[in-house]
Amino acid sequence: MAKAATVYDVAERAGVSIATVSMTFRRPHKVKEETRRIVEAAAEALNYVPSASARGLAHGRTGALGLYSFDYYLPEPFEVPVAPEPTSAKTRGGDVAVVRDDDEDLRRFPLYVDEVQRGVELECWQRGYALLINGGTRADGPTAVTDIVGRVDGLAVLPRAVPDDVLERIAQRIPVVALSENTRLDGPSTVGADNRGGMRAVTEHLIVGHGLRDLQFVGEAGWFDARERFAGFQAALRGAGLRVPRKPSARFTGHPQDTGAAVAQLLSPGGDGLPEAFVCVTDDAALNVMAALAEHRVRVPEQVAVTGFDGIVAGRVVRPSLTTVRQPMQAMGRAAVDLLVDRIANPEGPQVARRLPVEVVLRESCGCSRP
Amino acid sequence: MAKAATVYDVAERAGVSIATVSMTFRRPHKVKEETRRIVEAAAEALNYVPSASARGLAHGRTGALGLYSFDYYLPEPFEVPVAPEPTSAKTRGGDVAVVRDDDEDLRRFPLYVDEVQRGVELECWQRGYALLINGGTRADGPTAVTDIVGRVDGLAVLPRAVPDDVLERIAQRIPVVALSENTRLDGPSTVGADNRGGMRAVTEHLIVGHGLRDLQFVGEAGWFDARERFAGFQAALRGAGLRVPRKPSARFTGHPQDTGAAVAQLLSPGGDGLPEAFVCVTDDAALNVMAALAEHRVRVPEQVAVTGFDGIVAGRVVRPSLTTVRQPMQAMGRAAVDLLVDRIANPEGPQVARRLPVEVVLRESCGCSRP
DNA sequence: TTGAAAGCGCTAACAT
DNA sequence: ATGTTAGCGCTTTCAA
Repeated sequence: MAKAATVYDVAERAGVSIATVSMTFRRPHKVKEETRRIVEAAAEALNYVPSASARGLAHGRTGALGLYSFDYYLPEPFEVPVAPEPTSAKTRGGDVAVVRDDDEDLRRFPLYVDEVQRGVELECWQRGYALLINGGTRADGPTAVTDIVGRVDGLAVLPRAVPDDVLERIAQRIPVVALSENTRLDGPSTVGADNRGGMRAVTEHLIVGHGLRDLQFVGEAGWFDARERFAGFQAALRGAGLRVPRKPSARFTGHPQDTGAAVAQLLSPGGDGLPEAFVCVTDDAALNVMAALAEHRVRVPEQVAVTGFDGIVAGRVVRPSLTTVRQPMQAMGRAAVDLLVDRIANPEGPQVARRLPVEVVLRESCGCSRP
Repeated sequence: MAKAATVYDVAERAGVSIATVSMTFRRPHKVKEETRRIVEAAAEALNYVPSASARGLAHGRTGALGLYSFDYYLPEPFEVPVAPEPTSAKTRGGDVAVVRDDDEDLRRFPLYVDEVQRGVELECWQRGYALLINGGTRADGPTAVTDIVGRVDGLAVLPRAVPDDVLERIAQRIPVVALSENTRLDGPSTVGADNRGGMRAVTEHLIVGHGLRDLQFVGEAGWFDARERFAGFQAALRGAGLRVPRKPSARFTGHPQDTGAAVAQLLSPGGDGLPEAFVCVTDDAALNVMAALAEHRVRVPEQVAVTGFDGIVAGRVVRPSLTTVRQPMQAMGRAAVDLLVDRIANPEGPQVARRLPVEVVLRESCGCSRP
């Protein structure tokens, strides 16, 4: 790897000062045509690429935006499979394994994060920002997020990736957008969806559309948006004159670890029996519930209805397909970048809260037959 | 936005020199316990975050890796939908649109790029590198890629995103890994799959397993891996004593734009009629072919078989499900990072070519019934 | 239109 | 164990 050329090298070769080289790249039209060509030729010859570090330091901006999440996957220890032999033209087909379909699981579908990320990517590229993507394990603590903060001009943060107080601290330093409806945050702008209205609507669908009355909420209310969703659930029950729980049941978290046990308990001899519907805080939770039910041979929606929240692709593909509330995930990603860019241009601008509409998507799992 | 604190501010507040502050963060154990606490307290109080630009400039490394692709999506002009009204607890469900399922298309599934990207992300995080993701439109030319080169210590490049000569130039400056089997590149290391063997195996499956003899290759051979795949296709035909085309038909590119017309031509009164199988260079091309066939009411696999290459999720979900050759995409992403990190540690290291095995996945579209 | 020079915030010798 | 200091490569006044 040859030592990288710098402005000095280019300047020397072109017979100009470093200021002129810099000018040639930053404001080409402010440089005499001929000089420009000479400098460009020198740069080309030296394979010159400006250092973003130096640029960022001098200019006070990195030109990059960040997206922070945490990894939902527990990455297994990594091992690269290696082709047994170099394959030549003579290779018999037999060297290649042949399988009869495959066991990819639903985890490989784009999740909420992926779809938001797509929106962020597109908008960043369109606006000429580089995008830094970072995710920490929970175990990393705030260190991981600090690292990225030092690298970017603005940061979008996915829900539950960073504690609120840390988020507020960061917001004192650079523009931050939280992908959450949590307007109580002091500092970060927010891009959220209509959690409450959406959950209320889908719950009312179960009550009014399917005549169900015994509904079990699934999910913890440990984060703002989840609380809003639970509030929407409550509102629907209240509106229908049904008994309203004060908080989510501790037993039904929607986590893969304990959903199986929770379902087993319901079905056990001394158990409470199935409710008429599981109203889940996320699609992910709903898929976990459906998996647990399937294990116990409980039929959805015949024996119990299930609904989710988010609108991830897996919910459309699973059988029965999942009735849910869809957030405009990609648009939310784009909106986040939008706010960030505005705020960077005007650092004293107001903290804004943008809320995008949701949509109830009726599929099979609530009892609506396949369209 | 308060002006960001620097080492100088922290040093002053802690009553130490800037070197000590730096040391405290870089090599904490080299600093006296007490001093460390004082410095950390000062940093905390000032909400100090080290500037990656300054650090990168001083240290000569950015601590970031890059992934370069181009956008396969043509991003429509962006418009953020806005919730009509702030939704309060009183909102009726009627404010939320209710739809009967939805028309998400296959684009929303993770494509080849997405799966590779996932691997790159996981590996970067695990190794403590920040990840810069950048994609240019074709129209951007080499500018977009130059920008990212100045920002990272190493760059992974997806197939077809950057012309070979540009790739080689970049490789003179920083470690580069091309996600391609193209070992002719001078400079970049490569992470590829067994394109030739895989395509030969799936083609042989059609010939031997299903007794087909009239096979039509779909796809352009404008990139290295595609040429390898075509060569595998040829090898299979040759091995079976069938007539071997010298190059891919110009008519069957697999692009959405002209696949419809190509199929229409075959079916037209004076047309050539259908082959027994379409052997496609990518899953994407195969999905386009299947869509075109469906439009003309041609049944797959009854009237014609179709196969793909890559193993994207959409191929598993589409009906009929797609027989294909699966590349270990996530592993390839991880391997790319692996090579990059090695090369950064040892810049004079050799250019390496890693090839991962592929797997033929039999599904419905070749005529194998559902397992 | 171009050049000289002063930083930007940090790291890493080297000195103490 | 800590402080002094010289850059790292670039941008940006300010002069010429």
